[in-house]
Amino acid sequence: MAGAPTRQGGRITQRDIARRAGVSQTTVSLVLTNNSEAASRIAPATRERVLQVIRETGYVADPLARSLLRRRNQILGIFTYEPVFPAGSADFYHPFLGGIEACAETLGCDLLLFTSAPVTDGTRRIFHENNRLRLADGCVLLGREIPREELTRLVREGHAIVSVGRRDDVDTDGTTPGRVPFVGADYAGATSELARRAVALGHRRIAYVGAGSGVESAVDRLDGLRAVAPDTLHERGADREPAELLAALLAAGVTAVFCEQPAVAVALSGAALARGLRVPEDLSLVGLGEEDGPGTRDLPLTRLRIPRREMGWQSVEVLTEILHGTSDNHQRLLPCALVPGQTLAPPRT
Amino acid sequence: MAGAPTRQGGRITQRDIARRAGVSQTTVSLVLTNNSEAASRIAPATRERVLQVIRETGYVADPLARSLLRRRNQILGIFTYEPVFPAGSADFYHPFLGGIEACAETLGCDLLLFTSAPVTDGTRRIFHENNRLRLADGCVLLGREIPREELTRLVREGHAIVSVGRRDDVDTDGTTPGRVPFVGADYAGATSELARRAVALGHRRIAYVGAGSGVESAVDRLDGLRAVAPDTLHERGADREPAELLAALLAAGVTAVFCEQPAVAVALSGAALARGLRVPEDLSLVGLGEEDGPGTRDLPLTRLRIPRREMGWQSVEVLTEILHGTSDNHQRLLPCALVPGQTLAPPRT
DNA sequence: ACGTCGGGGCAATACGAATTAACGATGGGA
DNA sequence: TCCCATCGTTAATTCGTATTGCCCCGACGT
Repeated sequence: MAGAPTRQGGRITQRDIARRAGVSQTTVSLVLTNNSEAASRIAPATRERVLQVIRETGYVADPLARSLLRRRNQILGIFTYEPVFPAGSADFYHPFLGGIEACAETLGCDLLLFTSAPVTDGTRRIFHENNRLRLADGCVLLGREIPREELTRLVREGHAIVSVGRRDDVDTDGTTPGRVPFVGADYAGATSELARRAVALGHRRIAYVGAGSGVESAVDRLDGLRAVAPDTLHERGADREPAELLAALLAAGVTAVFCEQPAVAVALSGAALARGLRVPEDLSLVGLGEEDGPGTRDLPLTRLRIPRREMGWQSVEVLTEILHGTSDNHQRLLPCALVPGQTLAPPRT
Repeated sequence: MAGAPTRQGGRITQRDIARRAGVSQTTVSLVLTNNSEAASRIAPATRERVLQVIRETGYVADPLARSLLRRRNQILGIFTYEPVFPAGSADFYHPFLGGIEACAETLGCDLLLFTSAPVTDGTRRIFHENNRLRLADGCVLLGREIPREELTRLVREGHAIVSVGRRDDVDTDGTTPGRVPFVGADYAGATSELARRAVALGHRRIAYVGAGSGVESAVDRLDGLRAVAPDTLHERGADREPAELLAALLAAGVTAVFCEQPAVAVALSGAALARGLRVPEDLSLVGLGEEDGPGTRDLPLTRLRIPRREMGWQSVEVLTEILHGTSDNHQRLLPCALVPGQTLAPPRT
């Protein structure tokens, strides 16, 4: 009974160890925190006796009690405004998470997914009664769109956060702009580069299909395109019949279409084929995203590649910078790689 | 200054709220824990005053301190013996995680990924000094192979765990077998069913290619096949030249090959084609796994489908059963669906 | 007028580990 | 012999919240 290593109901504590070893709880704690100072103050015999009991019982310190005392929890939170692991095959988040995980591992941090956040009005919300944000030292925010008021509150209350994806400044106290820490993809730069190539190939009438507004990433793409081709035609793409959309584009004399979503490019490609047009001979298509949808694998789309894994990794880096107070610029924009593909070619003269 | 909602360095506590509202910390706590009993003890006016301060400051209770007092943390752990988010495109874990996440969400639990566990000798280990297992109420174990000694210790120490994938009993105290809670796929049953179909089609000489030993899932598959076709030929498949392996199989008169890994089936298919044989007319191929590799998407392989998402979901269910003490059978085996495919046909007569 | 009852609030304590201050015992030097 | 330093250990306190028990005060009954 005395040496039984099993523990039935109640968790085993340092007091239990102390009782068994015939010392005080403090001594047990001192043995565990193997400091050079503390270590010297414990007699080797006592130390060994305590360690023996610890080994027998398999005791490990309760991280909760420890965290309550220290400042840091060694936990990084991940908050997503959509399910982290979507049921659909198309998995956009995965590379981000892979990078986050890899970096967290080097730091010795655990990752906490805030799945407890309730869904209100269709989206998860961080702030609710008894939100568990404080379980983590800092938090990585993932999601195409982050509700403005949540982001504002996060920044204003001084939480250690970093957004994956660029975010506009938020309004905190009405005077100084609230800069949101982020690691984003340089959509604007990449889109500009693609536009320059299109122009170099001879395209004079370029269209942008997609929202082009609202979310920062959409705004950046359209801005990047317009910086090179100011007279870009802007068409919304969602919920439109591909054939009808294509007709509108052709009627406007468009020779190259920049699609916010690759899926739209695929749809346009299909519509073009149905109309007897060939891609890219008769129409060039460019994809400005990396979300895969049905058919995106079959079309060798000229597109940009988002450094998702790298973004995840660096977001954790920025988070640690914030936590440690090192550096003062918590905004990073990473370059996108360009996938040449085969859908961007000189226009038919 | 009095109503400033900002908090600079120190976290805001109930004592701060109490001070502002001119009440005691106890009162604040009572207001927050909105019990019918506690509520009656607070005058409506006081209650409203406290709530007002809470609203102004944006205070939320520290989940850590709360968890220290209560038994439950509302956190479920996920431990994987490989990276949770592998860099490769083939993502085997994803559906499991999706199921786990979905179920955890219904429970209002957060998910903790034990990325802090250090890698020793090539694999992560749960048990190390200052392991953080106790951060979670229970833990889901994910991974093809779980080190025997870790599993044994987990069961012996009575941790609330559940393995995704069937696990053999472990030896705890030498007398009663230590049953490992799990939610597994019924590899044996599914393989038997596939074998019955092969036999019904006329196959008399069937081969099993793969380890067939070691990991439970491999053992189960071979067992399932042998239950129907006792004289199954067993060949190891890893690290063998497909052409050489194929030759050995054909020399033995094999007409149907059950492959532990779909990738091996793809390789064999290629080797058969190179030899002028057709699949399935000259050789039937069956895949016994769902791991995708290069080429697996192109071959319409007859295979089994592992209910991964469902396994993830149910593993969390089992975990809650363990935590709440309901039910006494913590082992579930879920049926696998069969993907008909086009690589299993009657043998050439 | 005095005892009682109950509503309303607070002090005290616990949770588990870390840290500081302090205590007793021993030994050495003057 | 006395004092002080050193060593080994312990009591007390801290983190932030929840809970138990108790106290105070006003109202009511006799």
